[in-house]
Amino acid sequence: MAKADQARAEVVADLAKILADPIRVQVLDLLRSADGEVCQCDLHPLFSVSQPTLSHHLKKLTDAGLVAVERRGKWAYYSLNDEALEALKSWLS
Amino acid sequence: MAKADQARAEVVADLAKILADPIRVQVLDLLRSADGEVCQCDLHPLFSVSQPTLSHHLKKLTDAGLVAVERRGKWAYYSLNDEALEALKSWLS
DNA sequence: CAGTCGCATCGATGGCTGTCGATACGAGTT
DNA sequence: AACTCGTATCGACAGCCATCGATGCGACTG
Repeated sequence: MAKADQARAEVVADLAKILADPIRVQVLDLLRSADGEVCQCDLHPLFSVSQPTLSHHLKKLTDAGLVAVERRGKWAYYSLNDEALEALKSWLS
Repeated sequence: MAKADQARAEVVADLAKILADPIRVQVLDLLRSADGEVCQCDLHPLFSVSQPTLSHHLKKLTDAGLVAVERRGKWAYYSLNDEALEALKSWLS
């Protein structure tokens, strides 16, 4: 097994780890259908978790580069970054 | 958010959970390139984990339906089941 | 039938992670 | 300046999970 394959497997596994929570998958779903920026305050009422928990998930998504965040005033607007999932997509093919 | 979307998100998350370990991803890689049955005894030397650990990962993969196992004599032969990843593939598109 | 080989299971353990309440922080508002 | 609002961070906790050595089990071998 080549080193490159191991490295690629780690990248795939790391991406999968981000998707390994239904809340994060649903957040991505919502951002995808919103097709633009969504405020965390709009996201929160859609889930039955506390605000810190949702914030925690959003941080994981942004740290992984799956979503981008822009803070304006008191609000934080999240948007999708499609490219970040390319490695997983190509591995699946 | 519709109930169906939540259910789909859970399915995607569960699949991602299986892929959230580099060893399991590499096993799938190997089975894919082998294009047929592979004995666990051939798999084991390729990884730097103990035999019980590899057995544990293979069980997870079979329980999730990603691979099939056929035991003949003392040996266990594993093969890929492509269809099992369809839900994840379609979600990514 | 005793021994060996491949694999599965068990019990234990350490680390990671999702969750929460409490709290801090920055930006508007009054 | 005091207050409110949206969000982030902290500390704690419980549950899950990857890992291991030891051991059990079934199938072949001598």
